[in-house]
Amino acid sequence: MARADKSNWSYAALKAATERIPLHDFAVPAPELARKLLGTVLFHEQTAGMIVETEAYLGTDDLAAHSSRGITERTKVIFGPAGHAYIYLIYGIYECLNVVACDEGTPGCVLIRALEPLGGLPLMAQRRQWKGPVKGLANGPGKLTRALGITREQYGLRLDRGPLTIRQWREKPNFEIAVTPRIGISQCVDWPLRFVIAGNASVSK
DNA sequence: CAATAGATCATCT
DNA sequence: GATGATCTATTGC
Repeated sequence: MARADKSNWSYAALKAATERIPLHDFAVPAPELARKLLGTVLFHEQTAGMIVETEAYLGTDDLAAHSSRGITERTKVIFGPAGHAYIYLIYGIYECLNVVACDEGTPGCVLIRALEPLGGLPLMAQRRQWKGPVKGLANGPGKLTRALGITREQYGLRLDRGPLTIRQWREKPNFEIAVTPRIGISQCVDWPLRFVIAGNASVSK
């Protein structure tokens, strides 16, 4: 992971070292997409970070998933085409970013839980009012959205291109994936649907 | 260190 | 009217 170890890239160099992910590649079951998104890079507003922690949320059987209650004004995007952004407000304070999985009509999404900051670190720190170590800049779902300036204004945006995008390295990094139960839920607590890059310092606590 | 309380509001019952 | 896919500050050992 020599490439990913280099932090504070210029935004342009990071764009050049990565390539677009076809929208079609997102249309897989949520657990599979959760694995695929590890090691990819999320870009927004002159800041970027590598995804190091994800959680899969399934369809109707997964009572921890917002989509298990059916289509509502908030959850409708989860039932739409894959590769789009599901963003919601949690605890009245923080925004959480999800990537829609599965084919259109089938619910499923992946919560982005942590990033390793790569580009635009000063701006990320400023948005977060953060003076601690870089690894604490975006090591949580509410922290990463704030660090990258992501809000519900980006709800429903496609992520293969445009202002909020996820790209993959042209040279794929090599890493081990660890699987654990999901965090912060009260239903389906034991399901092994949380995926992390083993040993990465920016994984949440 | 670990445990706990508080912030704060859109969504759903 | 209750709750929540969180985070920070504070208290107490």
